[in-house]
Amino acid sequence: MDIKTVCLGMLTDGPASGYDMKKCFESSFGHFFPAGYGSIYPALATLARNDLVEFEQIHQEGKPDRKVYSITDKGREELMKGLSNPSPSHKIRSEFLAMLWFAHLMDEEQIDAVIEDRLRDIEKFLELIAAFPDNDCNSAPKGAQFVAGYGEYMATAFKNYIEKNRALLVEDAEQQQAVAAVSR
Amino acid sequence: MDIKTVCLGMLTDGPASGYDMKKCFESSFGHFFPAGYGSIYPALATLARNDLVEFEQIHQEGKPDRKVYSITDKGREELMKGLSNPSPSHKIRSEFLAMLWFAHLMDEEQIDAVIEDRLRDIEKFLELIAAFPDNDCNSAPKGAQFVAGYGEYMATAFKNYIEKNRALLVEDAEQQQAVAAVSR
DNA sequence: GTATTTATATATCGGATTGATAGTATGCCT
DNA sequence: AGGCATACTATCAATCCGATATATAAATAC
Repeated sequence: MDIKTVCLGMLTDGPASGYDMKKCFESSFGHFFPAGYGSIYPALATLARNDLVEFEQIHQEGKPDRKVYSITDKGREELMKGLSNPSPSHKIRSEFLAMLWFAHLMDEEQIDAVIEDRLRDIEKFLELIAAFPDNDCNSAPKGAQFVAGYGEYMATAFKNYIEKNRALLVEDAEQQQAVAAVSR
Repeated sequence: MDIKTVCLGMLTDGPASGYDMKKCFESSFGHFFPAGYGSIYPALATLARNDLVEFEQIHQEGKPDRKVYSITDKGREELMKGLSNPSPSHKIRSEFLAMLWFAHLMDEEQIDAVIEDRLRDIEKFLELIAAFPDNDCNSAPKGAQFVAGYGEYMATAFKNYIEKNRALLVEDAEQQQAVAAVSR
């Protein structure tokens, strides 16, 4: 289940260019499986080299050529192989949490700024999810609904956790400042 | 807030070897910021080259030498720079969710296997968190408690979401099979 | 009593991923 | 006229990841 497999999966929904796929990653996919041009274009090139996708080069006046990719039968087989892995990974890489692990080394304003920034991000994400499935990326089969539901549910939980527990961090900073003031 | 910064942060808790740090990543850190030897050793080498850490080589009978790293004053400065970024990232990369996005292409057993596997993983994680802060990695300042609390809260939420909504995916598979049976 | 696994400790390598950037053309705003 | 957004392609350096190599002792299994 690497980017190549995800690209194959996207193409089961119909032909698309690398640019289209990037937009799809941005609008929905990317929040749980990010990918930029630097991943997508090489992935498509490799897939094409192995006959898992084929493409049609469409000339456009004034704009660069579009390469519209579609999945082949061989590609469908490969996709099924990819979907048969019974323990797909689920990884978080959070500078946010890593940073707050060291909250005792930060001052109150820094902590506050970091937390407000995250809350804004979550809010933005919730708005995006609310617009789903109007996003052009995909109509919504059940799997996509399950995943979008996951996004909403977990983002809301995240927000709740932060709001309930942020005091823990800031009080600590206040205590430390109090201690520092006393020891002066 | 890359791995180098996290390593510096860890060393504020006292000197440690690369091996020690790997264990720390495994026991607690790694669940929201993973790192293996292939990241840690090069990071420590770079930090040493830039005088942000220094190390003492300790000879041991029968075992390879231990290199025990400690943070320098210059390293502390660099750490503070790292902690001053007001919008640290928070990324998920989930083959699990990517796969289930395509649940309509999978059969019921596959979906079930994938979900059971994830639930087992979550359960294992909750046990690990329950043992915190007995883990040898770190005593627990408020920041670490906040992060551990996040882990427990979110893992529980994840479990709840899956248990409440998995039917959505499997019913779908059953419906599709019914449709397939009719169209035969 | 030998075989395998686990623990301690180092380190590197190929491949994958990221984020930034480049190139090229149209159109829209001020 | 200059700058920015949109539409397309594509690549590159830096970093990161997973697997693997090397070496020895102790514990556990068969």
